[in-house]
Amino acid sequence: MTLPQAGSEGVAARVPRSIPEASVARLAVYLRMLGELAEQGADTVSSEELAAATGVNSAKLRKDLSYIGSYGIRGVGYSVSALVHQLERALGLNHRQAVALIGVGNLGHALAGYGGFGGRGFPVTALFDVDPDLVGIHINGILVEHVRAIGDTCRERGITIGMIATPGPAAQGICDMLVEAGVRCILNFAPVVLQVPDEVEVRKVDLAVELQILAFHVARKRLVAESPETEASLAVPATDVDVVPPPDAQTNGHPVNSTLNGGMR
Amino acid sequence: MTLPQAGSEGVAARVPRSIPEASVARLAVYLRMLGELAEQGADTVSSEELAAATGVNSAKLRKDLSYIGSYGIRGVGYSVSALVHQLERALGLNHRQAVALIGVGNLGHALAGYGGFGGRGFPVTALFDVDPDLVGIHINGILVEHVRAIGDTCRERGITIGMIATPGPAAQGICDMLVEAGVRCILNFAPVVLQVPDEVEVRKVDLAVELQILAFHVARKRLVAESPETEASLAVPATDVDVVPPPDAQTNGHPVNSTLNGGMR
DNA sequence: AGCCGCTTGTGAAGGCACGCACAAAGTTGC
DNA sequence: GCAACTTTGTGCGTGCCTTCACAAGCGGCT
Ligand SMILES: NC(=O)c1ccc[n+]([C@@H]2O[C@H](COP(=O)([O-])OP(=O)(O)OC[C@H]3O[C@@H](n4cnc5c(N)ncnc54)[C@H](O)[C@@H]3O)[C@@H](O)[C@H]2O)c1
Ligand SMILES: NC(=O)c1ccc[n+]([C@@H]2O[C@H](COP(=O)([O-])OP(=O)(O)OC[C@H]3O[C@@H](n4cnc5c(N)ncnc54)[C@H](O)[C@@H]3O)[C@@H](O)[C@H]2O)c1
Repeated sequence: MTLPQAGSEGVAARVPRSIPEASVARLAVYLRMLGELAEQGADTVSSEELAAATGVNSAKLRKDLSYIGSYGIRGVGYSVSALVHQLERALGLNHRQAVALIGVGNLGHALAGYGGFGGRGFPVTALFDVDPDLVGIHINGILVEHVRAIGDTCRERGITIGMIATPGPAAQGICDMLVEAGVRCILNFAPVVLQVPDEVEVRKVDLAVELQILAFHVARKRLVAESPETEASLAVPATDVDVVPPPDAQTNGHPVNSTLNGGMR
Repeated sequence: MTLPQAGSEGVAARVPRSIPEASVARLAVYLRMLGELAEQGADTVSSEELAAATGVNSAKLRKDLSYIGSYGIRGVGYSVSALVHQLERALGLNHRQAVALIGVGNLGHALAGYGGFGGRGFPVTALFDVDPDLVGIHINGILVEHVRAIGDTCRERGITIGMIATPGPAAQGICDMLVEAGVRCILNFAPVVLQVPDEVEVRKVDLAVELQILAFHVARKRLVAESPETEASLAVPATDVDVVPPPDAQTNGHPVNSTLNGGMR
């Protein structure tokens, strides 16, 4: 719509065009499913089939795919192998992305030992920690180095992605070192909000937040289940400015134990 | 404005009113930050401060908070303790949510041993696996049971959330068992799309997808860096309706080797 | 007591994303 | 070679989310 921005033939035919972030995430899912289908010997898939397998609307899937070009065959579907190839190109998987992992504790060990990354084009090629017991050991054949080596090692090995699995308080410092070393993409597992320059992309994996979103749904389901009729009153806009009447909560001091888990860490 | 559309609008006094999902996720982040602020002895915060600390727009933050009620004081800000209390109420954290974890492998071990969940109101109270070497051991004081006990144990302990950390192929089966046992919220770490009834909420943590999104940005940055100006032309709606002219793509058969890493795991 | 400055809460507007529905384009069968 | 069928690619309406901008409300200062 807004910007068709004709595919400039001059520059390579790649034309990444701006793909909506939401679509990028789904494209990655399609790609994985296509890999499985290829293993099962599938030659072609229709948008309907692929959509069902990945749990999305088929129109949305087609629109997603349309962002990377027109590689389907009307009346038939998509060639699995061709689509895999195009998706890899569009997602930037034709260049290997070397990954560094900082913080080799409980979570870091699991991540370092996980074969699913390297197998998909994201080899973990550098490990860092500060614990003297960890520095020097090998995990999955990779040496754990001291964090002070981050700058040199990342530059040497052309690290493009950093994964931070240190305790929260250490994360910002590590982040700064990575940025300093030229790393422009960071995946953060620590429960803190990282401050970075504009050109650096940060994604956060926050499991506690995931659980809280689920908990919210549990609570909602419970309320809906308890109160028989929850509709109708919706249409009453005016009358009530009645704010929440919870008698207890008065502006500040609240009665019950303030720290249900208030000062958790 | 058009039609109310039976949106499940809350009513009860507690007024959970339907909070946008995106806001729920941020509310959880605000809550954590507020916990830290409380530790540091902060009494009140302004939306501007909290927004800066959590990396969001302050107007968005205020709107998010407005979904749970009006607990701010104009000219001053928000009482930290009161806001914490209200957020916990709104997010359903006044009820403890017992969590079950299925699959105690590399990742599962890290999750089971993580104190950050229990400390936030999500105690992991049940562990399951099929590996005979694991069934029977204790992790963090929790017994690992065989998956065949999922139904009984979940019902007994009032499990409301299930976390799946098994290999992909086993995930759907485990999911079915959880649903059967009455679990209505699932956090899935396996790289598969789970099929569940409508009333069950599934969230997926997919690290490979996270990396691919980052890789996409790496690729985009690279292209932008290489070609002098790829933006700007944005404002050229010019040749509107012209269909996509990607010259190369010939409708079907594509030349190159289809399987760059097509059949990866 | 009254004014002033600060901060909240929200109306309104813009943008993005979703999903329907359909024309275009290709295949298969006769 | 033509008709019927299948499936893609996308224009378009709808609703959600974000962001701006400002009136209203509150505390502090004089
Ligand atoms: N374990 C989980 O399941 C889990 C779940 C969600 C979030 N997290 C988060 O992931 C992070 C890591 O969790 P964990 O359970 O592995 O913790 P952990 O304590 O087991 O591991 C942390 C590791 O980081 C290292 N470290 C500490 N300071 C460092 C520094 N300045 N530079 C480099 N390394 C440093 C430590 O030596 C240790 O090896 C934490 O922020 C945690 O909140 C973990
Ligand atoms: N380790 C990581 O860092 C990581 C990262 C991203 C995704 N994942 C995904 O998380 C899942 C677990 O990864 P992992 O590295 O812990 O694997 P793992 O092989 O170390 O652990 C899997 C565990 O599940 C158990 N299991 C197997 N089948 C089971 C069944 N039917 N019921 C119950 N338990 C069963 C196994 O006994 C094992 O203990 C995988 O789906 C993996 O793709 C892991």
